[in-house]
Amino acid sequence: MEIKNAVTALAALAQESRLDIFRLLVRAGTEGIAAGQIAQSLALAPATLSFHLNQLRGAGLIAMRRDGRSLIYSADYTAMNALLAYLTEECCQGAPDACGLALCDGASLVTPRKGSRA
Amino acid sequence: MEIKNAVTALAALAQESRLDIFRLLVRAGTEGIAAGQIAQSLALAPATLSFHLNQLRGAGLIAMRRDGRSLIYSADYTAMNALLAYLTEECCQGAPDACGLALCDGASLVTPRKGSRA
DNA sequence: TTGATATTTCTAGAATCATGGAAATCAAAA
DNA sequence: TTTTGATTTCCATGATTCTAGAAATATCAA
Repeated sequence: MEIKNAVTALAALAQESRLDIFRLLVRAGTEGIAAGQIAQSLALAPATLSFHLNQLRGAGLIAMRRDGRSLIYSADYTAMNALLAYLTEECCQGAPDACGLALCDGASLVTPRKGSRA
Repeated sequence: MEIKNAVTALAALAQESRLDIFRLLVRAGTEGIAAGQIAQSLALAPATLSFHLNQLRGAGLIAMRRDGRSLIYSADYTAMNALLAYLTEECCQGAPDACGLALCDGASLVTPRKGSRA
């Protein structure tokens, strides 16, 4: 991941409505949620929601698919993982106990996604 | 963690210079780095660096201590972990294979450790 | 077709943010 | 106590972002 992508992703998440939206989608899983339902869940004006969904999409954090009249949005877990990995890269070098992050013990934060896990 | 804290932290990281600074400190470990050295490493004007360090500090992502004439900055791993945990909370419910994140297997992203104030 | 529903694009003003020069502060050394 | 060094605060300017009304677009149902 390049820094510009990371900044774009972080900026996308650095807004209350968008963070709410993203976390809603993260919880929802790969099935996703229709825009209308998101708007209802979070009490957002349609235009406002659309703007925020676009930001998240532009940042590569969520995906969209159409289902009839509805547009279904879902979290992109691969992108999320890449972002987390970028943030924690080479963390607390020389003092693995310091950070308390699983990653720091030499384990991988992101398990290779071939259906297997470390 | 409350959403406002998360947004503040994400906003702090959503800027190229600040993300560079933070990752530098994450790599550096608990020992930290003096402001002057950061400025030199990243080729930032003193006033600009100071502004960004303040943002990161206000977001609770980094700590500061004085050593002689120098101010030493270091990453706050506890805060970082809290942010990561917030982002991945209850992720991909019902389809643990989908997200590829260690957390999703029921494991904890953050290993509890003594002295942790999260 | 026509009508209803779901969602997006366009737009513009208000609010927030980044940059860096100059001056100020704080700690150490002479 | 004067000077040097490290860093911060102040400030103005330019750039970016958020919000939501109104109009446009896309899909389905009758």
